[in-house]
Amino acid sequence: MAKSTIYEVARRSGVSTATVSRVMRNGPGSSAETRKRVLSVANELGWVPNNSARGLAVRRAGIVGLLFPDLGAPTEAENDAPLFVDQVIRGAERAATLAGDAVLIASTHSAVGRDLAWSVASKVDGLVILAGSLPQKDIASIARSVPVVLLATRATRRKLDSVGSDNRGGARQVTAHLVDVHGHTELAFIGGPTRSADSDERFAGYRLAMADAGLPVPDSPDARGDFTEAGGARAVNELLDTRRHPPRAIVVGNDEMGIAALSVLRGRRLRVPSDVAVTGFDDISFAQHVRPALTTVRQPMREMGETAVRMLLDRLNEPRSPLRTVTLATKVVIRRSCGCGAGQAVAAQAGAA
Amino acid sequence: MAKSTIYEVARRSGVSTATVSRVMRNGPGSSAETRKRVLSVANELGWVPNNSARGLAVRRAGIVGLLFPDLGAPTEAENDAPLFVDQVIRGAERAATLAGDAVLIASTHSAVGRDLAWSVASKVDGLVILAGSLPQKDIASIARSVPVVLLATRATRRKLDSVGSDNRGGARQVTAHLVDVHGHTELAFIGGPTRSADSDERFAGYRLAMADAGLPVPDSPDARGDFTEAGGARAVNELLDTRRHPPRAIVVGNDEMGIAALSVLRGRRLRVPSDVAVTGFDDISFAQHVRPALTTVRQPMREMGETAVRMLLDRLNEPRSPLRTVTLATKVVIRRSCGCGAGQAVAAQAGAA
DNA sequence: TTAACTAACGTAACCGCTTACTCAGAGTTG
DNA sequence: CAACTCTGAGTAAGCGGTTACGTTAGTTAA
Repeated sequence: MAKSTIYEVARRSGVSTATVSRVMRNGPGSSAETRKRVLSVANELGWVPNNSARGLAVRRAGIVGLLFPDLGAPTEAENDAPLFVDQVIRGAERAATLAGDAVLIASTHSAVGRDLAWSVASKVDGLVILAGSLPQKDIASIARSVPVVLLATRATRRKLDSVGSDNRGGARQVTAHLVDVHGHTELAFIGGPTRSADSDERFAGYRLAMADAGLPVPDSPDARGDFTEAGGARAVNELLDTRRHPPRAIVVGNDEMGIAALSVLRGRRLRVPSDVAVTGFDDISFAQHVRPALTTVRQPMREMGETAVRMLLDRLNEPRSPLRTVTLATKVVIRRSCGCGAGQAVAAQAGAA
Repeated sequence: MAKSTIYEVARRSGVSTATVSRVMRNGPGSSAETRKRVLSVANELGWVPNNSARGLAVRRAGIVGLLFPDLGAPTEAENDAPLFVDQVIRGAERAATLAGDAVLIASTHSAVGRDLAWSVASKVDGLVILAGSLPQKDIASIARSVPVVLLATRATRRKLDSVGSDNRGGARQVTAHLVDVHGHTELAFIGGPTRSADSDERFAGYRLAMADAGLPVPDSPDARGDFTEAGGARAVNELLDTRRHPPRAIVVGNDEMGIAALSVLRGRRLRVPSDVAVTGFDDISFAQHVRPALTTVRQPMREMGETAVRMLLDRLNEPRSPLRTVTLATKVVIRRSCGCGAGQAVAAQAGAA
């Protein structure tokens, strides 16, 4: 475990460090024989070139960072965290690995935010920042010292690259489905946190659909949760408690909360979908396993992560190319919770790049 | 975005680079006034010390790596990935961040394995390796050049630190529950991949419980899946197809497959738990939302991740301290799929450190 | 008053790689 | 055979921090 250096490898294989470096980088300018010798010495020594030294020399760490928000403290139900983030992480990891880079992740729990962000910024070549990780001004300040791409966040006056999905179109479509094919007129919308761009856009889609149908257009969500199951349950209860009659359909801001809604409704002896229809958003894998299976809007979470790091990598290679904002398509996936039967499954596409 | 260096900061604030360094590290030996001046210049310039340079100087990157397996290709149901890994990642991230380090993640998809591992090894101070990420010999060779702690893997002849959970005890307890309180005598076990240590241990626990009860002890699992929902569904179907009568209880190797079992059984018009009881393992968050709610064994996934990086950090600070193997306790959580009613919830503890 | 400290810096030698330049010798060419 | 062109290497100057040591001015003790 006594780390050896390139000097030792060079010495032992009777060449210069330059040659060792060339061999390791698979560069040209070394004979097959030399190459083999160096490789065998390196292997024998268990030598791995030091990335800090390399990074210093080439001015590139080969690491991209992913900043995501950590909602709440670790509770008893500590695995009650949004799967959305996990999928994004997976996608980011894949894209980075494919490009020969690595991804470093960091969640901005509580107050550590700012310092954490700087600590991460110093270790990476670029940063993708998920919605809700950092206040706008901190993002702006970080972006001054390292390339940033925003994920699921409204870009601040288009000063940064960003990727998102067609939240609005998706929400508009499920809502339209509820009123058009199931004839609902008494709907409710449960949103996410106040500062969530995703939530805002989905609500906007909901409003569009309501307007399209000539139904009353609300100014704000009927209740809000924090995108977790626990928060969703609270929101649904609140919604139900403050109304004389429950709505006939609830458009919920994401799947975790939608699934929580299913439980709450069952607890209140309300049948889904006959008494109340429910839809979610995201299409996490368990949406299809709850009963009734959850009708929802699929957003390509993993692909969003992939796209974000690809954009970041592009920007690293091409610092002054024009800013980009890509919006990935969403797709409503019909299951049972909206009232559809087994036979009448329908799928529609929304949005584009 | 034109990166500034410590030299520029030093020049602009009229001090030496040593002083700037001291200020940034919060070290002693600089007056409050100097400190303030340097800080303001740094801030104004948006300067972040380059971690590669720092890492080279202090011989420590401040980054730990986490290697995990990526099961299969991204399919249509691409979010069908084990949540276990996601929770471990979260835990690792938390522990690292708390210690001022960052965590770099990499999945060993397909053949890239070896190279990827080396590329990662060069970027981190140490590595946490999840079960199934790498063949034993590669682990051994990586471990020659960077500290490694194994997660959910049988340590190779105790040459490495490792952390796991009490799989055996947990499996033994759920199984015992099935036979003792529900009186089942015709059970079946669905395992994970052949090379999975977790699966082996859980099966061992199952066998112990069978032996305890004087029931026939099988030599191998009745079927195997790959820990995903799709794989679980296949395994359950296989199990059911090759038998005259379905077993009265199925002990499934993890929750994803257990949840799949629920779906498959429903599809075959078999009632859970009355016709067939089912139990899972892990206690992922959706286990409580499926119907019937899944009786399972909780293992502290997040804590496992945390513990692993803490052990790694400890080893980095204390390279020659004795090897450690910690086993975290598991806990059976009784819900409905085993046959228990609402009232008779019971919980038991298994294992210890 | 002066020797002994101490606080607050500055100097400059690394840390382990990469790479622009050089260079020697073998091959080509006219 | 002189003039060139390649090839396969070696030299050494960075890359941007850290830190052991040295220096200076101000304190404290005797």
